Amino acid sequence: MSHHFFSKKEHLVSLQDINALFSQKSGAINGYPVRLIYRVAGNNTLPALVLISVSKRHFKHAVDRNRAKRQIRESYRLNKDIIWEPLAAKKQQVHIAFLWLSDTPVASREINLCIRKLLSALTARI
RNA sequence: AGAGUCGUUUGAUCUGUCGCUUAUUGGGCAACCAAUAAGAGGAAAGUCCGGGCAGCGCAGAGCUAUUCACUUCUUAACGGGAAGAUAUCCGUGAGGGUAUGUAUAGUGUAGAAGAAAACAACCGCCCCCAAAGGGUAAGGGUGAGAAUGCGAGGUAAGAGCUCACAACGACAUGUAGCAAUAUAUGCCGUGUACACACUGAAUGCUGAAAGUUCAAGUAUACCAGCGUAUGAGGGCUGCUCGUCCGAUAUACCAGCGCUGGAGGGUAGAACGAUAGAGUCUGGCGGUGACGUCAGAACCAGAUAAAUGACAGAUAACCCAACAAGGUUACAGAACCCGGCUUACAGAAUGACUCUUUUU
RNA sequence: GUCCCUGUAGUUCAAUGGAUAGAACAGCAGUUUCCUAAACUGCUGAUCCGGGUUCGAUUCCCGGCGGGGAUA
Repeated sequence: MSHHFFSKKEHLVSLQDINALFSQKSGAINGYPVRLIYRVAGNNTLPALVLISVSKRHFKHAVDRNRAKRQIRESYRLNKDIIWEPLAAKKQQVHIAFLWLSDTPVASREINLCIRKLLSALTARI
């Protein structure tokens, strides 16, 4: 059975959780064009909650921001097995934020590589 | 054929793999799963106007303030739109831009220059023996603007002082037009700009983060007043009458109801929120904006925010041609409508204009 | 999303619709010094963009672009 879903339940929505994630205790892994911030949140059946952010500083137009968000979402969706299987084994939940860093549009292939690198680095740390 | 002007329409297509949101149906205690259907724009943008909708306020009348201002029409409404009027500027032209209420009244202001910016006299001219004083807007130079222009008469010199011909404006009458206005005649008048003034019309304030409901929560702490059916208070949006709603327990404890003051806590969910001044097709009326009648379909509804990602093929364009390669605009709903403004690769199409060539 | 404010030299600020847009610092040149600094003298340099009103616009009006703020 395929795990390549990314439904609304896996979105990080709660304001409290987001504030906690962006506090100083969270870990960060740098990459380009995307940066990853994570926090181990405790035991839960869902292995990960994800937030994607592309700020107005990098892209002025909403069209470009939407495209960047969609590219990140797709590559996470296709590569999330990297992180799900070890976490499901431990029964831990991780909160993740992807932050866009580039000022220019980037091809999906490069984003895919970057996300894969970030996720495997994250599994190594946990 | 080329170059343009004013409109109108459109805004690449197809296939595969993996997904997202909503609705319906089926299964499941539930989480969820499966199937089917639908899923960004002409500007969704800017937030510049106008409405719907919501809360609060509100008798009437008056005062003040703001906005608008040629005419007629259009509309739910508008500072928008349509068709016209006058003036002016740009363009060979088709056309395009801008302005416009009233008042010959009154008040105020107008740097520098200039004698003077409106109760005016510097030079000049004239009266005068001269001075003093007076008359004078023909001529000079300044300026955006200098007493409407020009000719004749007239005069000491001059002056609408008088007359003819013109320019502009107000009024009266006739004609055309719904009207702005045009035109003819008569009569009266004459510096420029802005502001105040006057007239007419419109306008309560705040915006969906409005507002309503529910859950959760140690606790609505504390203070004051009123009330518990002989009823505090509230609704029916001025008041009165009328009518409706309206409070637990009661031996004690305790979180009884309403009003005012003064605090505390939570950061959740649902409604609002998508059937509409709507869309499409056709007929009729109108120069047109638009109106009206008939028929058809239901056509995004998310919530840190879905409507996608990747691969391939086709089409159009660019590099003189083919191939390779590149490009395929502007741009992403957030309560909903009507406009305006701004951005926009290309394609189609209607009417018209100019230039050249041919017949 | 909604509602406000704002834009002047390289920088920080002035200027009631009126003559060549002013001041400080900065920059450049010169004087001074053996050289530098300081000081003195002179010069360069700007009204965000496009229209309109006006005789005349940094100022008033309209549209655009940019910057900042408030609101749970």
